[in-house]
Amino acid sequence: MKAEDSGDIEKKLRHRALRPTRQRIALARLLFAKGDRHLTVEELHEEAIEARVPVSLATVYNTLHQFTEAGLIRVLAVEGARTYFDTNISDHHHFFIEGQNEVLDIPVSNIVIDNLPTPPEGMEISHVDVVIRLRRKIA
Amino acid sequence: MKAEDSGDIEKKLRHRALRPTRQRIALARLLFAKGDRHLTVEELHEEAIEARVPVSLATVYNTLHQFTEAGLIRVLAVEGARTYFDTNISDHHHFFIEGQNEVLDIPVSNIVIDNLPTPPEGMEISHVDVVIRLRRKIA
DNA sequence: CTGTGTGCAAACTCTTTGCATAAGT
DNA sequence: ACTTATGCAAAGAGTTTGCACACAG
Repeated sequence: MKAEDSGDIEKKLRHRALRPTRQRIALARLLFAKGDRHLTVEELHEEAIEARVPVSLATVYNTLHQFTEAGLIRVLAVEGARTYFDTNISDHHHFFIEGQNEVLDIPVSNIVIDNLPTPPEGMEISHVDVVIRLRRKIA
Repeated sequence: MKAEDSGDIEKKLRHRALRPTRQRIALARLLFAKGDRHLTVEELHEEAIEARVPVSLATVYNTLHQFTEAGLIRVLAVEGARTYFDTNISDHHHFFIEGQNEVLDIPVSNIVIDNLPTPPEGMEISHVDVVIRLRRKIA
C-alpha cells in the first residue's frame, strides 16, 4: 500500500525507456497510489478526466500496454469483451462474478497449488492465474 | 473420448429445450465427436463449412451460447480478443502461451488446489479456472 | 398451422492505427 | 533541433441484433 511519490515514478519510467510525460506520470500515479487495483482502460480514462488530467483514450490504451510490457502491471485473464489490468504483479488470485463481469481480489491469498505440470519443451511458466468463478447462491 | 451418436445428441438437445435442428446437430457433432477441444466461433464455423454443413456465423454464435447456457460446453477464461469454448466441462486446466493467444489442455490434470477461500456472502463457487501462462524459455 | 431457428446485413463495442501536432531531452 | 508521445478520427476485429424467411413439431 505504499504510495509512491513522483520522483519514484519518474525514475521507474525512465528506467524502462519510457519518457516521463505528463500523461504517463498521471496515469501511473492513479494506478499505483491506491494500492492494488484492477481496472479497465475505460475506468482509468474516466479517473484521469475526473482528476483533471485530460488524456485521450488512445493514450490510455498505449500507456497501459507499455506499462504491461515494462512489467509494471499485468493483464488479467478473464473472459469477456474488455481487458482488465492488474496493478498487483505478485502472486495473487481473483474471484470473477459470473453474469456481472466483475473482478474481486481474493482477500488473503493462501491458496496452495500443488503438482504443477511440466511445461512443454522450450517453455517456462510465466505465471499461474487462478480465477474462482462465483455465481449467486440459489437460495 | 467417447463419440456420441446422433441419437444421443438429439436427446441431449431436446432435454435442454433446444430443437434438434440440422445446424445444431451438426455443430454438436463437430464439437463432441472428437474428444475434448477448445475452439473459437471462427474455427467451428470453418469446420462446419468444410464438413459441408452450411451454417452462418451468427448461428454458430447463437448455438455456442445456447450450449453454454445449457451446460454442454464452457467458456474459457483467457484474455484476448476472441472467446474460446471448451467442450470439456469437468475440472481440468489450461496452458496459455503468451504472445500467441494459444490454449493447450494440461495433459494430466493432477494439479492440487488447496485452501480455497470462502466466497463472499450469498455467493458460491461455480468453477475454479487455473491458467498456467507460458512463455518461450530465454535460452 | 404455430412457434422457434436461421441467415443476412447492419449495428455495436472494444481496441488499434495513421498522421499531424505537441512535448520531452 | 531531434525524437518520441499524444490526440483525433477513422479503421478493424469480434460479437450481437433485427427482421424476413425457413423449418420442426
